[in-house]
Amino acid sequence: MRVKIGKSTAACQMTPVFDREEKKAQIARAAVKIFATRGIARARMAEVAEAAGVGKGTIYEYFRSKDELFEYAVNRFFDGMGAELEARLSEADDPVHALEVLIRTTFDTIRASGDEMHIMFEIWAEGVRSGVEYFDLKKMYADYRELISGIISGGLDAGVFRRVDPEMTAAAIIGALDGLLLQWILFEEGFDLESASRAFIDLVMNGLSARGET
Amino acid sequence: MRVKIGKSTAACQMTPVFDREEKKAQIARAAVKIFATRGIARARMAEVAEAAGVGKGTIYEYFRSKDELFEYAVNRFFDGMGAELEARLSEADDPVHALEVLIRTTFDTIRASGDEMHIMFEIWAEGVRSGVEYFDLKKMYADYRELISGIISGGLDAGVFRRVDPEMTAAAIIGALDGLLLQWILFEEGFDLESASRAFIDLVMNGLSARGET
Amino acid sequence: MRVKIGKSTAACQMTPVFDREEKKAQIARAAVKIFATRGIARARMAEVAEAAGVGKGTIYEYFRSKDELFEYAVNRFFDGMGAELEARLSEADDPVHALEVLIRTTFDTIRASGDEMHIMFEIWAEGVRSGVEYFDLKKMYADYRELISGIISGGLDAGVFRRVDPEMTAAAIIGALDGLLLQWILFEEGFDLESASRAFIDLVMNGLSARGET
Amino acid sequence: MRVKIGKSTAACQMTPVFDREEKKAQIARAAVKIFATRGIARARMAEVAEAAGVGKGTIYEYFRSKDELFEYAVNRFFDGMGAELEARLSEADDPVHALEVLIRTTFDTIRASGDEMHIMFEIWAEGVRSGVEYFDLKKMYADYRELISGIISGGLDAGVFRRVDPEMTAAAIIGALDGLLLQWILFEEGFDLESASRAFIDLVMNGLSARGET
DNA sequence: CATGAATGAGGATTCATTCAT
DNA sequence: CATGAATGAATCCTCATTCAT
Repeated sequence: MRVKIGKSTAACQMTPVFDREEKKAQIARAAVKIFATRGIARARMAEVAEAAGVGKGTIYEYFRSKDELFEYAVNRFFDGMGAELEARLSEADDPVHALEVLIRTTFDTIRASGDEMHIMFEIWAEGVRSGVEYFDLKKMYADYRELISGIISGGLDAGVFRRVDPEMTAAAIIGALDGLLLQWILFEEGFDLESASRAFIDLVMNGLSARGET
Repeated sequence: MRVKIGKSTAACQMTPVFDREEKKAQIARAAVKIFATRGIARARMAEVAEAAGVGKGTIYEYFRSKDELFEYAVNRFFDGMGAELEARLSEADDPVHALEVLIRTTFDTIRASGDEMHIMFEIWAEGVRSGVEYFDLKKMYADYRELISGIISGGLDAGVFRRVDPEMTAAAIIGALDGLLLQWILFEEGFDLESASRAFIDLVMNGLSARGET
Repeated sequence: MRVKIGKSTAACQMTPVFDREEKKAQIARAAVKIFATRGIARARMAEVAEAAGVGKGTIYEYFRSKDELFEYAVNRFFDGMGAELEARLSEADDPVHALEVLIRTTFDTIRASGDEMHIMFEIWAEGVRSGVEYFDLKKMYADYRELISGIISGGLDAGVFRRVDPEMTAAAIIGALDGLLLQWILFEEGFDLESASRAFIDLVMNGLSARGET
Repeated sequence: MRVKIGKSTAACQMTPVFDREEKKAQIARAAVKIFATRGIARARMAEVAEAAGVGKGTIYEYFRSKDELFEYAVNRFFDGMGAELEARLSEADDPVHALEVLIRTTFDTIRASGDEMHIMFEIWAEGVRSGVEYFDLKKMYADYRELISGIISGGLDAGVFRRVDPEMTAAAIIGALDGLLLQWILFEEGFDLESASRAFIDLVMNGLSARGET
C-alpha cells in the first residue's frame, strides 16, 4: 500500500505527505458530531478539537473561524447525502418507483446517520436566520423540490398520477420528510420510522394515484 | 423647585401595570420576538429587556434565568396556538371537515404570526438536544398526533377514509405541516403558502379518501 | 460641594449619581500608568482593571476596546499637558521670555509626570505606524510647531532674534525637547534634566540671539 | 528505496548558503524591516520568516527566541550606523567641521534608511521599559554623548566655541537629532529634512560660536 | 540543517446575573 | 419593585515555539 517512489524528490514541499484534505475532513466530521449534539452556539471549539483528536489551535490551521468550520462541515454533510440519493435514484426510471426510492433513501439516510442528523436543526435554525449566508439552504431546497416535481411531472405525463400541482406537491413531500425526521429524532425508539415511512409512501402514492380519478 | 409629586411615581413605570402576570406576559412576548429573530444563544437579555420596555434587572424579578424565560415564553407561544386551534376545531364534527380545518388553521396561524414563527426552529433545535427539559416537546407532539389520529380514526369508522394506520398517518401530516412551515419561512414571498396548503389538503384528502378503495 | 437636591425626583434616570465621566477618567488614568510601564501590546486589560480598581468587564462599559481606551487615555494625557502650557504661556508676551517659559514648562511637566511620561514612546511608536488613526499626532506636532514658530517670528519682527527659518528652527527645538525627554527617561537619576534644560535654553537663546549678527 | 543523492539536497536549500553568519544576517535584515513597519509586538515570526525567505522553524536554528532576534537585529542595525559615522568622522579633525559632519551624517543615514528607521521607535519604547535588557541603549547613548562632548571640548580648547557645558550641550544635540527624526518620519514628504538639518546646524553653530561672546 | 504542521498558553471580549440604590 | 452599573466566568482566537520528517 501507499507506493510513492518519485515522491522523495519532492521532499522539499513536504506538504501533503499526510493528506491535508483528509485532516480537514477529520475535523469536519468531529465538528458535525459536536455541533449536532450541542448546537452551534453551545459547541466549544475545544470540544471539536478533542473529538477530532487534535489540538485546539490545529483547527485554525484548516478553518479561519468557527463559522467557517460550521459551513464546511454542513456542506460536507449535505454532499454526502446528495451523493447517496443520486446513486440510488439513477437506478429508477419509472416515476412511481423513483418517488418510492427517493422517500425510502431519505429515511434510510436518516436512520443510518444516527445523532449526526440532529445537525439538521442547527442548519434550519441558522438557515432561516436572515443574513446568514453560510451555505445556500434555499438553493438546496429549490434543487430538491425541482428533483421531486420533475418525477411527479413525469408521472403526470405518463398518466400514472392524478392532476396535481407538481411544485406544491413536491414541497409537501419534502416538508413531510423533514417533519418526520423531527419526530423520529424527538421520540427516538418511540417512533417507528419504518412504519411512518411506509404510511407516508402509502399516503402519497394514493394521494397521487390516478386510480380514483374520473 | 421641581414640584412634581404624583408625576414622578408615574414616570417610573411607563405602563402603570397593576397586574404582575401582565408584565410577565409582556416580557415573554418580547422574548419570543427576540428569540425568534436572533436565536436563543445569540439573543441578549438586554435586547429582551429593551424590547419589553423594562430594565435588564427587571426580567430577573419575573424569571430566574434566561432558560426559564425561554421555557415560559415558548409555552405561552404554544398555548396561544393551541387555544386558537381548539376554538376552530370545536365547530367541525365531521372528520373530513375537521382535518381540513386543522390544516387550514395551522397554515393561518403560521401566516399570521410573521417572524415570530421562527422560534419554532429554536424550539426544535432545543427540543431534540438531549438533556434539555425546558418544556415537554414530546408531549406536545404526542398530543397533537393523538388529536389528528383521533380524527382519522373517526373517519375510518365513518367509512370516509381508506384503511390507513391512523397514528402513522397523523405523524406524516404533522410532519408535512412542520416541513412546509420551514419552506415558507425559508423562501418567504417566494413560497405560496396558500397554494401549498391547498395542494397538501388535496393530497392528504385524496390519499385518505376511501373513494378509490375496493 | 455637589449640591443636588431635586435630584431624587429624577430617580428614574438613576444614571449619573456617581459621575460617569469621573469613572471613565479613573480608568483612563490607570490605563496611562499601565500602558506607560508595560507598553500597549504587553499591557493586559486585566492589569488596567486592577490598577483602576474595577472589574475586567467594567472597562468595557466605558470603552469599546483596548484601542479605544488607549486613544482616550492618550488624548486625555495630552489635553492635560496642553492646558498647563497654555496657562503658563499666557503670562509671557515677550518672545524671549515666552520661549524660555515654553521650554521650562515642558521640562517641568516631564519631571512632574514621573513614569507616566513613558507613554510618549508608545504614542510615538503607534503614531508613526501607518494606518493608525487613533489620535492626530501630526496635527499635535503641527500645532506645537506653529506655536513656537509664531514666537520666533515675533522675535524676528522685534529684532531680538537672528534671521533664521522660524519653521525649521521650531522643529529643531521641538525635536530637542523630545530627544532630551528620551535621555532623561533612559538615564533617570543619571541625567540632570535641570542642567540639560539650562544648557539647552542657553544654546537656543544664543543660537537665536541677534547679538552676534552683523 | 528513496535514492536521492545530489539532486534532493540541492533542491532543499533555495539559496546555497555556505556561510551561517550570512544567513543569520539575512534573517536579521528581514527582522528589522518587519519590526520597523509593524512594531515588535505586532510583528509575527511568520512574517519575518517569509520576508527572509526561510521557513518559520529556520529562524529558531539561528535565534533562541523572538526577543533574541530583536536584540540581534537591533544591534546589527546600530553597528551599521556606527560604522558609517566613524568612517566619515575620521576625515574631519577640526571641531566645527566634525560637528557638522556628525549632524549631516546622521541625517544622511536617516534619509537613506527609509522605513527601516522606524525601528528606532521600537528601540526607544523597549529601551525605556524597565527590566528590558535586550541591548545596552544607555551605553549606546553614553558613547554617543561622549563622542559629541569630546568634539565640543575640543572646540572649547581651541577657542572656537562659547563656554558651554559640553556634556549637556551634547545631550541637547543628540536629543534634537532624535526629535527631528521623529518629525521627519511623522510628516514624511511634508517635512523638509534637508532644511531642518541646515537650520539645526545653523542654530547649533551659532549657539556654540564664540563669535558673539565677550 | 530546513521545514511547516501541530500545539496550547495567554488575552481580549462578551454577557448572564447580581445587588446597591 | 425597578433599575442598570458592575462583575468575572467562559470562550474564541492568535502566535511563539517545538519537533517529526
